[in-house]
Amino acid sequence: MSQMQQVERQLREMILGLDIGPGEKLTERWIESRFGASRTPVRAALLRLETEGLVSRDGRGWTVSPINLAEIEQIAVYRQAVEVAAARLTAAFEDRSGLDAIEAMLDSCGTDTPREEWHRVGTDFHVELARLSGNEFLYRAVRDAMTRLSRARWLEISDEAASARAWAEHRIILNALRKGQGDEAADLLAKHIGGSRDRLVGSLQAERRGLRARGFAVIAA
Amino acid sequence: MSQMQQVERQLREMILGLDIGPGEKLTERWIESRFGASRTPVRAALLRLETEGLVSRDGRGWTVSPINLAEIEQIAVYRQAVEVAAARLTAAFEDRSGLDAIEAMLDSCGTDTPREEWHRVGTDFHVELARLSGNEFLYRAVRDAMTRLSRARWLEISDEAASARAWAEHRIILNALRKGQGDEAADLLAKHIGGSRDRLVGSLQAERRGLRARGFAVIAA
DNA sequence: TATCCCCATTTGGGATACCAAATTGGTATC
DNA sequence: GATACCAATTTGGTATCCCAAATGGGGATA
Repeated sequence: MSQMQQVERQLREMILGLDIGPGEKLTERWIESRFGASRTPVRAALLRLETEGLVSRDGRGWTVSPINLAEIEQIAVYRQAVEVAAARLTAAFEDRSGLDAIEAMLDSCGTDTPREEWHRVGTDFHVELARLSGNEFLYRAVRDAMTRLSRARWLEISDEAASARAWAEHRIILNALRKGQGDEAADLLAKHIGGSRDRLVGSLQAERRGLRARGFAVIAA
Repeated sequence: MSQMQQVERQLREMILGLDIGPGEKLTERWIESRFGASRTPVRAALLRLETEGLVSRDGRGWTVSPINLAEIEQIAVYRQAVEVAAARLTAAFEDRSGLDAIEAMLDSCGTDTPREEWHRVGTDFHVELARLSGNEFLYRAVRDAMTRLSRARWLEISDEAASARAWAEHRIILNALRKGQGDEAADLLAKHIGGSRDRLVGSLQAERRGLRARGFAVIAA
């Protein structure tokens, strides 16, 4: 694997894992020394991460993208459009056996599953559902949207009851898709995404002071 | 403006203007000498054009992305999802005066307007409509989709009657939006996009031999 | 003490040098 | 004439160097 891809992957992991806080300044030279690569692959990695929305230009320099509540709300609307479209496509297929793998993914999460795994599966549920549609653009749209939401979701205050309800919704959506009930699944999915957005934005607004104290830039909606 | 941006813009124009044919190989050194820049800005430009889907990696090298009929069909589905969502948002606004600028754009095209201008306005109608939604993600999705379709639309055999009908549809969609009839506009827009896709794919399939003879790579659906 | 100014340092943008891998073109062989 | 093989060239990947602009810190001044 080329160094550019290594730098890109490691830097993405550091950003998504909040090892580098939202809003922090980045210098090409720091990344260079941190990962032992020269500036050429570093710059390539930054350019690609910029298109993912994980880093942004700050005048002449680079910044880890702040968490932006207005952006989170816009992403929810975007997700409703693309995820619902993907679900309708999937529901209309004759062979919907691909849903089994997604159900199995949900099954793999138990009470002793680490939080990191729940986070991953909670993301992959939506991404894999979009992939099932067979439409590369809808799939990429959902994958990119979930990537952008990743850090915010990581910071969300866990509410056992709400999480359990959201998890149950995943099952219900899958069941509707299984039966080919596109309209029903679309409606459930849109509501599910809306609820997810409300909890996320609400949680971040409540934590905002604490997050800023930790050095995390959070832009109000 | 930085050289990287200049190279990116000029190269994009050459690709979109079919000065470099779909499927053609690109070498960093050729671009370097062609635009009088060094490899650093050239590589940056290629990385960004790759995320736009205009150039692709071909093993170790670079290729101007071929025209892909399957991709065009997938983009149409994607567009239906995001453009319809954007239109619904716009229709629900109290102040829909932004539609006037789009109507004016349509008005600016007359019988003596050059084809290039028709092409641009035909694209901007959809892009600006999405921008009116106020949702940055829907807007970018439509803009990127239209960029990817640009070359194919340029190669479409012009059918006066069909074009006139499509143009009339633009007006009808605007009128529905003006009246705040979201459902009506959504339905019209989805059909409009579908029709556009059918004419486009049909035209390219019919021309496929000729295009290949011109050195344009066209991948069948 | 607050403010302005100047210079040393740092930074990203660009140019160039070097390398390993891949491509290419020709040639010898069958 | 087809094919296998080898050397020369080309190519993308990387490292490094230079530069102008930006940054920032310290001292002079009011």
